[in-house]
Amino acid sequence: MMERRVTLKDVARAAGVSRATASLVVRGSELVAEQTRKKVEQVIAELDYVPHSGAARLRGQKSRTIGVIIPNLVNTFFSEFVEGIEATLDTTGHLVMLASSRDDPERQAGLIRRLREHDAEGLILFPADGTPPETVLQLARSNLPVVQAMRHVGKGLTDFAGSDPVRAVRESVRHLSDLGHRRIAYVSLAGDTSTRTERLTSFDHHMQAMGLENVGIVEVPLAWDGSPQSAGLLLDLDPRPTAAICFNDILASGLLRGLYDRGLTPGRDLSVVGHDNLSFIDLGAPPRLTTVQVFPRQIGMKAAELLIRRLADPGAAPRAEIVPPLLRVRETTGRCD
Amino acid sequence: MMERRVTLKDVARAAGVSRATASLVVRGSELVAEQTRKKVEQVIAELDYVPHSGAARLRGQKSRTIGVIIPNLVNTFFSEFVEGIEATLDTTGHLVMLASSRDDPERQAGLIRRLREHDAEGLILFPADGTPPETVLQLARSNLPVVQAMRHVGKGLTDFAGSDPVRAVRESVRHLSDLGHRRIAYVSLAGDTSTRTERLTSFDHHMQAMGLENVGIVEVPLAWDGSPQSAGLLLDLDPRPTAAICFNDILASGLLRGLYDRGLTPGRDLSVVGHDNLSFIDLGAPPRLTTVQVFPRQIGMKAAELLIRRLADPGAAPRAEIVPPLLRVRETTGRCD
DNA sequence: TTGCTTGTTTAGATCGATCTAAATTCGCCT
DNA sequence: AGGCGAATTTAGATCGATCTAAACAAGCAA
Repeated sequence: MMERRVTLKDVARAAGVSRATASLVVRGSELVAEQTRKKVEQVIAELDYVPHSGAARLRGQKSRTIGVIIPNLVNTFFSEFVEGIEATLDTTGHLVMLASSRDDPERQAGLIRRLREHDAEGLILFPADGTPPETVLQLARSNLPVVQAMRHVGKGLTDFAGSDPVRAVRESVRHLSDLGHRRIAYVSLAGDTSTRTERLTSFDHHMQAMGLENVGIVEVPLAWDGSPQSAGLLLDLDPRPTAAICFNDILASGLLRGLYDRGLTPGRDLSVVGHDNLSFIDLGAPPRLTTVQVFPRQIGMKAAELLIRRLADPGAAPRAEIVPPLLRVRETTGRCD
Repeated sequence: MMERRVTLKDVARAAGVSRATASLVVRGSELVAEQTRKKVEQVIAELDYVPHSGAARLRGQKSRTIGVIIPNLVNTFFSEFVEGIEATLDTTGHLVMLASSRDDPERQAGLIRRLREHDAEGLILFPADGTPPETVLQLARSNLPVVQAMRHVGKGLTDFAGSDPVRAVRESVRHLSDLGHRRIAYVSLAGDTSTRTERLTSFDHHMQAMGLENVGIVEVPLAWDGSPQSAGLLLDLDPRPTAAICFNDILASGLLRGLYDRGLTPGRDLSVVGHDNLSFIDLGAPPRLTTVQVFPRQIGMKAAELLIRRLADPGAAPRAEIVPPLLRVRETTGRCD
């Protein structure tokens, strides 16, 4: 029934050489004679031999595998990030083990454990909402090379690749200020992440610095269909904002939808700024969303590069790579009179 | 420098028991006395012992790992699909190794090999554009449980989970026909996939069956920014179509954009039907896209279920699970007079 | 006491590939 | 022929966890 796995011994026997020689051929060593190599390679193909990586690892071989943990995959922001990682790690022959923490720190801890069991050489961690510092501390102690991305816990403990939330918010606020807006609200996700904290703090800070009025934070759940409700919440604020900055493009698009449902026009009745510059906002019906581009793919690549660097030099001091965000002014923001 | 890995032997020594007993504790066996278990578990926590899955696999243990290969991650269609897989496999404690073939069959072959080395218990394959039948034949021979999803190569050779392209096209055509459209074009992606072939064949078939005029196939590359050009191509067709069915929502949204850029209105000047029902089309400015919902998440779950079933019963006859697509009539299709 | 459960623990072999150190073959020179 | 170095090949130990079969301990009945 369940036929036995083809092992190196089988290959060796069939090719009339020793296991050691067969092993050398598999690993492409120079030491073996051309003729022998040919013979062995032929047998490998015939028997459909597949090396047992577990056995190899037992002798100290690398697993050529990197763990990647992300909170979820709901929008292309995450998938572009993962794509960037995958593309870069591919150049060094690493395979990605992708797992989703669903923004649950406990689940995340379990995933980390399993990735370690599978001998992942390193980990790229997009920390779950509410990740406790201990998780990162323990990782730092465990000798497993770790790069945090996008969000961070325990700043400076590990390498980090991300965007610049302060700058993103500053540019958004300044843009609205330049257009004459004075009362601005922020539409955020609920949760406890460094990104959220930094952006809200930064929002408040820049609003004050520019002498504008922060008329409130509106919170909505991260779900494609829940975001239009933000329109109602914003319009109920007192004083009523003339512009809103959104945590991401999904929330912003939802807000646009909510405005249209109420017969209002974005950019005229309420200016809207998004965040992320997801690909889809360039398509469909106008108006195009004014938003902050954050280059998740590049950040993924940076994260992978940091990890590769760290694998080569585990002792190096933690480094942070920031990909500066870029405001893309389009059609959902307009003058306020 | 590079301190040695903590092994079961270390745990055993520190806890004053044998390796065998320690192993039993790790695996949660009933055989060990409460007191001993406590002691060992404590030591495990203290030493931060992480089992070496490679060594375990050597003794015939399962890897609790499933390989998933997809063509890319460009849109949420793929990520929702992966999410469905991940959520279902999570219930059986399986970890996903995700790799992107980038629609390159050779790269895909390499990925399959690597997943086999890592002892993946099974594979969910969303075959790359142009995957040769040999790839699937070899997989079928190799004893590795495989489920193909969305697209398929070598029909009936493996389990399959997907949508129903014929039905999707039929409903789209019928809907347009009901609205009085007679000249319809199809906007497709270039490439060589079962999905594409089935949809184009089906389009032609149903157009004839309903006595309508297939005015042509327009092809565009799969890229977020390339799709608006389809508008120009469609308007140049002779005779000029009054409606277009698109391969997916990205192409459809691009087409909408192209129409607006030319001052035309979807649903009036040209009716547009999409495919996939990506989440974002419910957001942003109206009109909402009329499209065919295909439930990638459910398909992912079905695929994972098929795989789980096959792991339990490797000898079972290949099965196909079809999640019926659903036409969502919204605002980009209108009467034709 | 001895014998027999039942419950708990363990020594030792084993999985498949790799590595070291040593053996073997080959070509070529004296 | 014999000897030498280079090129190839190989026997055997080894990695860490698991499994088998057997040992051991404690409790109880006869």
